[in-house]
Amino acid sequence: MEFKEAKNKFVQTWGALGSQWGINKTMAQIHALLMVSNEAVSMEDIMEELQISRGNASMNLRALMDWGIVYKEYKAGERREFFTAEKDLDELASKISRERSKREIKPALKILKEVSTIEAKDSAEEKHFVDQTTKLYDFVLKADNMLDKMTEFNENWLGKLVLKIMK
Amino acid sequence: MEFKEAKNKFVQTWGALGSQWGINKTMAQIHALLMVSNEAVSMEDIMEELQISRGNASMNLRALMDWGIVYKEYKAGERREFFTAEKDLDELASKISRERSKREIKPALKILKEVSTIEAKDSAEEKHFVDQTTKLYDFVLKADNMLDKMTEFNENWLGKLVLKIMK
DNA sequence: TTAAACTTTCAAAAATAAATGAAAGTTTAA
DNA sequence: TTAAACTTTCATTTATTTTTGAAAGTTTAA
Repeated sequence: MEFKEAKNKFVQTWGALGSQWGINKTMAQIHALLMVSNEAVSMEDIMEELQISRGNASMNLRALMDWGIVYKEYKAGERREFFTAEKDLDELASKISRERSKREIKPALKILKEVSTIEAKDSAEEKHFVDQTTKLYDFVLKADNMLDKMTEFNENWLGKLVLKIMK
Repeated sequence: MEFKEAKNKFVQTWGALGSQWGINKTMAQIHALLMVSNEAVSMEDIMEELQISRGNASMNLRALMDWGIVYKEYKAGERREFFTAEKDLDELASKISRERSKREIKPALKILKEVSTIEAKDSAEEKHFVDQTTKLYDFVLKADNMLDKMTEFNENWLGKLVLKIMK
């Protein structure tokens, strides 16, 4: 396999993976492209390489910057803007999980809290509902915390220990 | 908030959360409904409660069973089939992560392996590509293993210890 | 200033994903 | 058997999401 083919395959795969996880395909593809580029890329080049429109490129770059995983870069003497991706994978994972937590998990937890604290009269049905949603609240909270803290441990002794034992 | 309202809110929220994570809304809603039901539910009742068609109910129940998180149940003297959800949350998480790993992560890893092992000539560009995709491969592999092993630790001493320290 | 070079916005179009429902298939009781 | 009771399938329709592209907006060099 030659370089160009490999690069394309990577971008396509990353895009497909993204859309299976609720991230739009183009956004994931742009991110993939920037990840494997050794230097900042202009919007024009992104459009060209992914065969997408200006508007699409612009909106998804904006979204990636909102997620904090793509940065604008200015080159001396250049009018255009260039873009780079966060390339440190621990940092990337940390930012993604922080954003998803903020945007999706936290609001869901709020609702779970609400519905799990209704007054559960006496029917078995209602009791089960309260019981199950309470468990779910605790579980999601725990999972969210773990994800949140996970990256802090990535390169340190405890993380390594845990990984070792987990093997 | 009264029971019915709370139940509905829960089902809607779970559905929305699902679709943000690449699981179709109805599938997530059916799962939510079964999760908080203290007894097995017939297809008829699911259709009624979620206001969906027979075909939709059938296909999504099938998908949920393929994921191994919903079971068919037969009641003595009843012709119809009834459905229940996996209610043990650790088990649920374990099954979901196993399935996603099998369906999405593993194939992606295969591609990552492929593209990261091209011969990297001498250009900085190609070297960077190989370097970055190799790192990504290692990272995804590690993350996949962690998820895989995580649930094994959920209720045991080490898991608790790690969680405690993580706080 | 101003006009060229560039980016963003957003209504409309296109693409994709999900849902419907009727026909086909299956199971079971009689 | 067979017919009633139920489930599954899948071509078509509907809904949702994404993309386009032209107009509006912004920035900067002269």
